[in-house]
Amino acid sequence: MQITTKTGYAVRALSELVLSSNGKPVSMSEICQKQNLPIKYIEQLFRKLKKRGIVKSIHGSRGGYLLNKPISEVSLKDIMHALDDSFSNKFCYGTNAHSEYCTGFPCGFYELWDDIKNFIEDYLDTIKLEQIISRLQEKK
Amino acid sequence: MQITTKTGYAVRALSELVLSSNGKPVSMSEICQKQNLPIKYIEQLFRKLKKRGIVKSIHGSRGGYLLNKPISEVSLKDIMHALDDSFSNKFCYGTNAHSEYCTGFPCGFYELWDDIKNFIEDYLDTIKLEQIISRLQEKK
DNA sequence: CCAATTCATACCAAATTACTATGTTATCTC
DNA sequence: GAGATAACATAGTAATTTGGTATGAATTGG
Repeated sequence: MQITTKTGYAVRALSELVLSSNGKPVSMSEICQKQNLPIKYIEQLFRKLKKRGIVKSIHGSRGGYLLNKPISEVSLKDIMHALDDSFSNKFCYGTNAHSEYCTGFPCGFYELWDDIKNFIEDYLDTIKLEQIISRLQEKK
Repeated sequence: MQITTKTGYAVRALSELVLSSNGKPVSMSEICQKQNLPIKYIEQLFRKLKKRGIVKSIHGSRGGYLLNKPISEVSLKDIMHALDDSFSNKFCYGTNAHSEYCTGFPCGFYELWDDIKNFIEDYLDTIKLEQIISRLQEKK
């Protein structure tokens, strides 16, 4: 659930992709050069984004990446979830944590953490790539 | 910003403290025994909570800890902040991150991360120990 | 065929996390 | 005032995560 360097990198790279592409695929090297990002690392991230359908790719020379959805339909939650499979489960320390809470108290903690998780996830889902890019363009 | 085992431990220990205390100090060993928590670790956490004024302590025999504020005035944000000094700064990867965002784009990312951080922090600040304990008692 | 590009895997150093170990200091009780 | 009880302090440590790098294979356009 944390917003790490990884998330930041992905958002920057995706934004660059959107802004550099005119319907044509944009190569990793172009994205990473413009954004000064570690290419081999971003490649890994984009493979995950592809698996989740956020991005599609074209092989070979003149190939590269394309966004696979409208920018209004890609949220920060989508991106974070794509980058980290256990995104949701991980938020509140571990998957088998439920039983842990139940020592000493009647079990009320699990639901608390779950409510918090859901609240924050819902919020992150409202933040779309569209808005992120608008912000950047306002700055020009 | 992540809710880790550490946060969970602290919340459980604080809840136990509140419920076990009747104006009298509760010792670490009692708290940790009832909650099955690693005492030396929780001691460290409570020292931090004390520094932030969430808890106060009484030395010596018959000593222990007491909550230093009404349960309606201790929030999850307070606790997390006490446990981790760089709580806020850490949320969006690093303190000197600002300059990083500005390669390739006019700088719009910093404000985005900052808005998100503030939103989530404000939310965590609405969750008070009072509500957490009410939840537990409903479960009885 | 060749160059450009994505795809895949394995490794790695540094940081973080969740502890444990080993004490020291302060205070109450007797 | 001696001894027990508790908080306080610091250093070390194993496991995990993070943010990469290294190396190379697979795919496609010209």
